[in-house]
Amino acid sequence: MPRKYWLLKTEPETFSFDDLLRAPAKTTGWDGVRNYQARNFLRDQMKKGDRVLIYHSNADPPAVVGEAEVAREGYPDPTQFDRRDDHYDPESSPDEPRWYQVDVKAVRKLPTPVPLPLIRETPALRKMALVQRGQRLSVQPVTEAEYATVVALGEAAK
DNA sequence: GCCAACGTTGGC
DNA sequence: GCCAACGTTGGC
Repeated sequence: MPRKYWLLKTEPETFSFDDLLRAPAKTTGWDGVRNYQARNFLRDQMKKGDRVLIYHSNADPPAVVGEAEVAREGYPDPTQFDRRDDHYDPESSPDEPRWYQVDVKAVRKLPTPVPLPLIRETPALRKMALVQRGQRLSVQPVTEAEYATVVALGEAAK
């Protein structure tokens, strides 16, 4: 199975790429995803070693800021069972968990962030899920070519 | 803060 | 099973 490529959204005020760099082993459980399509990607498709673009949403500007990799494949998101957690789901049970997460490990921060407007105006990225109208999925597949293009933009001098 | 787009819920 | 109402996402 060849390595696949993904984009994960996060709000930097909640959890930023710098937070990931500071985490133990630069790794965190990507919890809190509560969308079935995204859940299916996390549970079924994301494999150890897959590469991940980390995207800051609700930021100024919104931007891809770093690279990461899947460090552990899909397993039940523990926050769904925690009554005190914002992501608690009373209708899920450990026997039949509804929500899944992967572990994500930082690879590196990009030398320069790749802002959303630049992604929009780059012809090679026109088909990225991120720039499709109304796209809100927080876990998105990315092609190898798109991944390489975004990383190249992040390496270009300002 | 606004609001368009989308997903989910629940009445019927 | 339809669809209106509601809540959320996320750019601007």
